Amino acid sequence: MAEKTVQGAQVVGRVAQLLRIVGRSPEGGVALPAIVEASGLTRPTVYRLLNSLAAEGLLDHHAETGMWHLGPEIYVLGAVAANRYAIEDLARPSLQRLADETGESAFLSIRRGDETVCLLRVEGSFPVRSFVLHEGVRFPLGVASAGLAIMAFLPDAEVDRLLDDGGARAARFGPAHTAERIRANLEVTRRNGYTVNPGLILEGSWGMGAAVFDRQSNPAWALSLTGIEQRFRPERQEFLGKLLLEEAHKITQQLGDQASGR
Amino acid sequence: MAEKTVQGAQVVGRVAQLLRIVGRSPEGGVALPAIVEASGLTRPTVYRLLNSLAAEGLLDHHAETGMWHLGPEIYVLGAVAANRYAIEDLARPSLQRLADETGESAFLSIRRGDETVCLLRVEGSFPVRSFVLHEGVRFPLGVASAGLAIMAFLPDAEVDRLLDDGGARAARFGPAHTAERIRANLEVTRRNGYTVNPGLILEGSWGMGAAVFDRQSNPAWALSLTGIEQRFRPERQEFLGKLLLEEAHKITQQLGDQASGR
DNA sequence: AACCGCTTGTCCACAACATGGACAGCAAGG
DNA sequence: CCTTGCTGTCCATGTTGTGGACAAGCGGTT
Repeated sequence: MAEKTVQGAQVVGRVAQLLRIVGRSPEGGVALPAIVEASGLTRPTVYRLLNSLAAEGLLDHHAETGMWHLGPEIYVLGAVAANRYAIEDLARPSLQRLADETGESAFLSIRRGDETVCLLRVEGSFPVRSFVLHEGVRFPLGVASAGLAIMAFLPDAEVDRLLDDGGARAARFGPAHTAERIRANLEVTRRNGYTVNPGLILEGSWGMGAAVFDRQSNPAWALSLTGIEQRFRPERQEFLGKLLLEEAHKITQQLGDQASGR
Repeated sequence: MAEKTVQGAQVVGRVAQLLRIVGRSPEGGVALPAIVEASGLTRPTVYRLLNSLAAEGLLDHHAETGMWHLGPEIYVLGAVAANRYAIEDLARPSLQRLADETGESAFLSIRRGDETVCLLRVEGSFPVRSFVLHEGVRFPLGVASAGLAIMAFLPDAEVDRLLDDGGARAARFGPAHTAERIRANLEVTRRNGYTVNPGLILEGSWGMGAAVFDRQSNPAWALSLTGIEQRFRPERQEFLGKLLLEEAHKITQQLGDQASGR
């Protein structure tokens, strides 16, 4: 989080931070005070920056509700950038199949630095759903099934670096997120190929995930399923894990097949 | 271009400008000097800002070539924003049909302030192609068939405002872009429904376009076709125009059908 | 080799610019 | 009526961004 920003560019860091905060907010948008709180900046500063960003079209300010959203310019730039980073088209059919066959909600997350960001969601048919995860939500690697699935296939040195945060992660996401318990989970994940999150973030809200690998065989994305504990009993985990791995492999393969140009 | 930036936010404007410049560059990326030139800022400033943006993941700097690209963070944010602005999924099939049936290249552009931005491109089968237009390219409204098609269905006051510089903004893209000639084109466009750009930007490079309307009946997007003059003879224009209008109507309709929530 | 033109990367004195404390105005709730 | 929490704005302050200037690298031309 505390990047050593390039010298002479404080604002750029702040702007990026604000964009991320607004981006990870749920569909209804975020209000100013929440952004102030999340950013740790003073209110006038946030106010001014948000308005400038809105003037550039990077953010949108709903006049009635006062809520802030990502703006059209971000959408436009992102659409252009997507030509270089396209994976969603490949992943969406997999998510649909996962949701259809399991009844749970299925997600695609992408690794972004030391975090995962949820990109796509397909709701399952099962009537009880968790709303911990949705498009734009970020978790540090090691938290939530997507981040665990990815982390399990990172080099040891990387894992060590990520876990060595002096307990900040555990403090934010619950006492279950100690370095030791995460390591144990990664161990099991490496053996099975898929990971299980037994309600670590929110009690009763379970998840499973499997990593998708880029052309250099780095775990860059993850598929995951979420639902309530009762739907993730041990006897069903094997079935769900197999499905996740199948779909993850499919995507990994398709990514490899693509001509490496563009 | 010269927006009255919100007070106390010079950098935000600069940052947004840099993102746009990098975003509209072709696939190979842009080099620093070109960005300096395009932005009108001094080199150290651009250098510093670009590096900060890259540190935040908003830009990407290819180490070998030195080229700048839109970064993963933009992609991620854009993917999240796309939930609010989705049109590409609706438009892609139309573009495909247009390209298949005509052999020309088909494009989707979106209105963004006083410009259009090209979002999607589907190459046609015809072996001679123009590369004036590609994803990320921006033209002022009134230039290129997409911008003309959109402008033709804007309120008169809006049109006046856009042209009250005598077409100076448009004239950057060729001497044919005077206010009078643009008005004449808009006139014809309103009658036909579709617009024809008879090589105004680049001699011999023709285009045709039709507007797509949002739920408030504003022309917010445009479909367009481009190709060489010989493929846009009067007798073929009617055929191409009819196809464009059909597909544009299809998309407009689908947009209207969508539940207005999310 | 010496020179040129063009590039990237870095420094630092200067002052322009972003900053944030403070205040006004408004709406909702007790 | 007072309190709480919000949005929007001002402006003195000094932190922060700025850009002129210089160093160094690279490839081509004479």
